[in-house]
This record gives sequence, C-alpha cells and structure tokens, in this order.
Amino acid sequence: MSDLPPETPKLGLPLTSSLHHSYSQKQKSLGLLCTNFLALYNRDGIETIGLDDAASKLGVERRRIYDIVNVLESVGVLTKRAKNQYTWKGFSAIPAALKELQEEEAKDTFHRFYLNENVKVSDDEDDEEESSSQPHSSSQTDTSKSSPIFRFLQNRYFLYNRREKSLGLLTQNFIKLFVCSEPRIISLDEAAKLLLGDAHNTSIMRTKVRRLYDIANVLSSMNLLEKTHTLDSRKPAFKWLGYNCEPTFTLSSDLMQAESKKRVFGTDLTNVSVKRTKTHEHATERRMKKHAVAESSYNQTFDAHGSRGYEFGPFSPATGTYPTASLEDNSKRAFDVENLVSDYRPSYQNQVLKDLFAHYMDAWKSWYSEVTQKNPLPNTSQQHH
DNA sequence: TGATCCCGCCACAGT
DNA sequence: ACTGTGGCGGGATCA
Repeated sequence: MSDLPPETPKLGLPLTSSLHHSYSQKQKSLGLLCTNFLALYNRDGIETIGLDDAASKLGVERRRIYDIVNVLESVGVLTKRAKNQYTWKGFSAIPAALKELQEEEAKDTFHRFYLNENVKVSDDEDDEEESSSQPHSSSQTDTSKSSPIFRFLQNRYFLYNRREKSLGLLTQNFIKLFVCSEPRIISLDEAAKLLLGDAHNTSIMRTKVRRLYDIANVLSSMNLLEKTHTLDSRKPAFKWLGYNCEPTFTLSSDLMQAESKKRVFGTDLTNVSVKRTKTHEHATERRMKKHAVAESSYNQTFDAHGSRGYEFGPFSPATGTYPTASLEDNSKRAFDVENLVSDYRPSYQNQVLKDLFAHYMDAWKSWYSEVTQKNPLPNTSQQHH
C-alpha cells in the first residue's frame, strides 16, 4: 500500500543539501561512520558504549551501528556487555585478538593436515537438485517435523547457521586470510572464494562480496587494511597493514564539527531525509517473495540432508595448498612426517605461525613416537581394518 | 559498465 | 507481544 511519501519534510536539514538534493554515497559510507565512531569513543574515560547513544550521536539508524560494532568486536576493540551495551577495550586489545586468530588458524590447519578433518560442507545452496518442493509423498516426514526433537535440531541448525554467517565471524576469517599467508594483497572476489570454499552460484558470491566490502571499509578506517590493486592485474584489492601500535586512524576533525554544529554525518536522526528514492512497496513485495523462496529452500535443504549447510572450519583449503593424508595412510605418513613438515612449512612466511606449527609438530612427534614404541607398527598400521 | 555499498525489510532471538 | 539483533540483496552511486 502507499506509504508515506519518501521525502517527508524533515527537521533541521542543511539547506544546502536539501536544495539541490545531491545524494552522496560517500558521505554516508560505513567507513566514515566507523571513523566517527572511533573518534567518538576512542578516548580516555570511555568504558561503556550504548548503542542508542552511538546511533543518535552519529545520526544514523541502529542498524548501521550493529555493522560497525560487530566487526570491532571481532578484533577485540569492543566486547558485548549486555543488551544495548558494549565495553570499550580500545586498540590496544587488537594485537591479542589477532594473535588468537593466528593461533586458531594454525590449529585448524594442523587438524586439517594431520587429522584430515576437512569435512567441510559449504553453506551455499548450489544444489539445484529439484528446485521444486521435494517429492516427499510419504506423510511420515511431516509428522516427524512437529516432533520436539526435530524442532530442537532445527533450532540448533539455525543458531549454528546464523553464527556461521555472522559479520563478526566473517571478519575474523577474512583477517585470517591475510594474517596467515604471505601475499597480503587479496581481492575481495578472491577472498570470497576462499571463504566460501568451492563452487557457488554467483548469487552467494555477490552477497559474500557485499559483506566483505562492508568489513573492508571498517577495517580500512581502522588502518588495519588499505585499498590497492593486485600486483599483477589491475584488479582492486586490499592490503593488510596490521596493527602498528599507534592509533593510526585519523581522529576525524569533523567530529568536532559534528559535535558543535549537529549532524555532519547523517544530517538527520530518523534517516528519512535525502535518501535514495526507492519504491517502497516494491521493496516489500520483493521481500515477501525472497523470503518465501528462502524458506522453502531451507526446508528442502534441511530435510534432504540432515547436516547440510554447515561449514566446518573457517574456510576450506580450496587452493589445494595443504597436503592431505587420509587416516588409513598412517604408516606412510609416519615415515613422511619430516618431509611433509618441511614441505609444508614454507607456506608459512609468518614467524608466529612457524613457531606455532613447530610447537604442534613437536607435540605430535613425541606423542607419535610414544605410541609407536609401545605399539610397534612397522608397515602394518592399517591391518586393523 | 563493472565496482561499490547504502538502505531498510523482516526473520529470528531475547524479554 | 514487544524489543533487540543482524542477514541479506535490490538497486543507486561511483569511477
């Protein structure tokens, strides 16, 4: 139905901008918002941040604050304290957070390598297998759907799935991409591919890339990231800068302006002002349609293959960088350990990771020799099959 | 035209 | 029922 006209006359709107309704995307970018956010809260005496406070001070809707807060939290700058409230940790918390990410990744890699745990199942729905509703002519599936157990599992599924797709986790996995490999310049397409594992329809890719833009923008405003081009091609890409002790982000001077002359950013409290015109009702329609589809595809997915839709681990070794050994290859692997290690190690240019890997390696070796001494298994390690 | 990415609907979670 | 969160992708802007 007809909503209010999209251009409701709004209070306190800068004449200049309202006259020639020049819409500037940049003025409202997430990166800029983040800069202002940091300028606002990265100072002494701040320990608690209220979302409403931030939203109103920055002149944006809450939704945008969530975006920022989620990525800030994923690098340790913030911590959720309670509903609507975050605790400010500051930039000094970044190194530890990054280190933890490195460790996580090293651990994952270790497991993938030695335990062959890449059971990864991507979170996409590229399975075109009958896009129509599943043929379940047997009514028994329907009854089972109403069972408490089903609902419980369904809930778990949702929770897990949601977490898997959260901006925060995506941020961490994105960062791992940089922190754990040497070519510290990655295009977002590339990143999306790595994070997605393998094979995905363009729709999933597009969505992922959109999110990566969001993330990259706030990381850039923190000076953890920088936009450049890939060395070879002219493709735009991002370069990891890492944390350089100094609070490198520019303490935006316009914050002062914002403070004094109200709303440099946003210009409105209710975001109803000079926005991109859009047919409201159509948007709603689209929604309905979209969600109807999504829902059916979910049901289908869940029914068809119970655990489908999960993505184990941050990202799969889609690039084939990791030597994979199957579990039944025990004996062979045992003899190759040293070689494998030296083969593998070079892919870690990063000293921290080298050390970590060495650490795991030592642990594993001592464990292994212990086991093999008690249980001499020359070439017959696989006989128990 | 392809790269960017703002915007806000609405599903799901929490009270 | 009502509020807090935040996934998601259409389509406007930018280069």
